[in-house]
Amino acid sequence: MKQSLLHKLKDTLAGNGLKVTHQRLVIFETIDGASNHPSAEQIYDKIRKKNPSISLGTIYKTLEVFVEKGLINRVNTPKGNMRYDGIMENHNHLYCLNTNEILDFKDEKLSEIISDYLKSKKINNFNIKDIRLHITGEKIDIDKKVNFDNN
Amino acid sequence: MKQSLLHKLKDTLAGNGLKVTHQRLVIFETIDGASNHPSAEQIYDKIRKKNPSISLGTIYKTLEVFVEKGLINRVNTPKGNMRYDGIMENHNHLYCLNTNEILDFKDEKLSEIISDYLKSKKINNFNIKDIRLHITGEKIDIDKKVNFDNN
DNA sequence: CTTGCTGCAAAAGGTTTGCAGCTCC
DNA sequence: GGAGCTGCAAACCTTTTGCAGCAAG
Repeated sequence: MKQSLLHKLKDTLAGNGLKVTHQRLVIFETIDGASNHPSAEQIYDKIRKKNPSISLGTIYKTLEVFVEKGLINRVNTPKGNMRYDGIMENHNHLYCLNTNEILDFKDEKLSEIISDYLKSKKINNFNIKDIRLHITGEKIDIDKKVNFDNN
Repeated sequence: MKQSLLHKLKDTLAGNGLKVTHQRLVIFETIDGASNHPSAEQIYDKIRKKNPSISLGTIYKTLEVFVEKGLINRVNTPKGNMRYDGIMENHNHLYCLNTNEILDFKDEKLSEIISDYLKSKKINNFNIKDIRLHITGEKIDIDKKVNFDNN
């Protein structure tokens, strides 16, 4: 984990009267080091290997705190469960219906086009907090051609 | 319910070797007549008033069939639960974080801008099935000024 | 009549909650 | 030392599943 991020985490916690615990450090590290937008359970499984006594409840509570304080993002999926994303820069996601992977789709220009368009439209009676493009489909793996049951 | 929609429902069911049951008619009618993107539970509650013996399991199974056959859309929400939408034309949603309402945001031009942009970008290794803009925020009610606990 | 559907009830995920004991500051 | 956090287990909520009896074609 980059030193600057560690500082941000500690500062944010301290600034909110929250304690810097081992569990919080490890959970943050795990999300930051993951490129796969892990679920709470996946974070739990990964951490448990080195830290067998951590509990799933703590993972959930900690994720809640991190989301609330703007340290990570919660991502909802077509399957209905939640995933977590350490990248805070504005970006969108590709949802693979076959593998359940969430792939990052960073495109500042597109984000800008959409937000400019919405601004120009001046949606009445609605205070926009977040704009997110959900692109669902299927990842095409060039190397291995995979066959699925429902084809 | 419009006659054409009723026909579409019956034809789709019959065409797939599925039976046209009272429950299916009522569930379809309920979604079609709803402007609020109901959850399974909400559909259940509404139908139960006139149809006390219907079961929630049937609602879920029926919704699954309808979604599979392209008669309705399933919509996932920031809260994680699923909602159902009878409008099949391409459109986007505004998610109100205060009231949990889902408001329709129909804007063909925007949908076109986004899909054209993505086409021009030619995303490799991903076969796009659906593009959906999720706009989250807060509905502003002009008439009544509401105070929330967390202000 | 036969296949598929319904209602019921149980089970399965995923997430939240309550609380006693422990940790950080 | 005291507020806040953790681990545990139970509870919760939404959705799925299995099955015996029932209804549609």
